[in-house]
Amino acid sequence: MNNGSTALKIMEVASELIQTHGFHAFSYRDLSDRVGIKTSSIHYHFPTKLDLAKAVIHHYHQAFLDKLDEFSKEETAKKMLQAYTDLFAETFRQGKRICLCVSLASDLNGLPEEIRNEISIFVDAHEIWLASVLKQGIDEGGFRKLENPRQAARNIFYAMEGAMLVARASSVFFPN
Amino acid sequence: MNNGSTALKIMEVASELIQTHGFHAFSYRDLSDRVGIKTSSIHYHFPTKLDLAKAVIHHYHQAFLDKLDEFSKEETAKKMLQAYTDLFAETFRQGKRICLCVSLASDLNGLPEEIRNEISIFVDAHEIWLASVLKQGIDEGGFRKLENPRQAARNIFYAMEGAMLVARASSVFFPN
DNA sequence: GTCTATAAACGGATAGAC
DNA sequence: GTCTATCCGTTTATAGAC
Repeated sequence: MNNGSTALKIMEVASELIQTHGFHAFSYRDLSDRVGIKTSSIHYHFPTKLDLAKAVIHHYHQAFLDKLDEFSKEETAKKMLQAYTDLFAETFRQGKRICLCVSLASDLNGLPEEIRNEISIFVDAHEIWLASVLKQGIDEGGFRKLENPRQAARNIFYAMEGAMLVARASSVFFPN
Repeated sequence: MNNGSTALKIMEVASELIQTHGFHAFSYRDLSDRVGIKTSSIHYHFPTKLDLAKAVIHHYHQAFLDKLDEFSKEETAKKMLQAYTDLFAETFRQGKRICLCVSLASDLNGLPEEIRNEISIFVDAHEIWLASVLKQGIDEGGFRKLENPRQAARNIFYAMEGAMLVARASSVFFPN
């Protein structure tokens, strides 16, 4: 396992496949086809599928934190929230990709504790950031006062994640 | 494929496994272990895994509609909504089971069109029922007037589905 | 680092006896 | 309706040449 460009490409493709099909629904062969190297070469970079999963979670968790830092540079909490929701919308537009952590959450019961903990931290990071943005917005006066900003943050997060899954399935949004 | 009690037991176990682990994460062998008959006997009832999936969706879609009818007998819209959300909470308490249709929605891209349509109808049924309850609640005066009850119904549904997935992953709800 | 070749286990599925 | 036995493609993973 290393951080060279081949390893990076494998992680990118793996993330896409997890987000569109789920962890249990893609194989090293699928990766091989898309990355353009043999499955054995992928094993060189990521000995087991769980090693790959760990690397993907870690990499995209970091990238996500960087994005949140970027969003935090917006002038108002309202714009920060808009940037956050835009990210979800943009991601979903790419072949109905859902949030990596939620895709993994749906497969959580079949994953080892080690991975579960990483996903848990990833999920919590969303809520913590959202709660801080809500608090800032209330202070700024852009948002109305909330009894429980932390719970409101959770509700926004639930709705974002649920919306993507439902949008994928509902004929209302994607009629044939 | 028939509707005898063995077929029913297989469907129950299959539904549980789909809800807890996902469609791609369980095998006929898993069913065999839990139901107590050989995999070949399961194939007698459901020739292919997709036949099984179709039967499970159909069965639980019907059972769900029956539940909604039951909920609709409550005196007020508020109580109907409470009964609905209680059902989700109760389901989740059973080994972190999530809604069948959302579990399948997360695996949707790897399923054939035939199944996707069934899931889509299942998902839409939630929203339609919720919207009608909201409208009734507004008429009764129990709910405050909403600009767009249909959209509000969707938002409730998104939050319910998202909450279960997030709850499964978040350390806030299930600390180790 | 990537390849060929291959092992070993697992997956869905079928044939045929009882 | 259930069983044993088996087929065959796929999957994860390894050994060893280049």
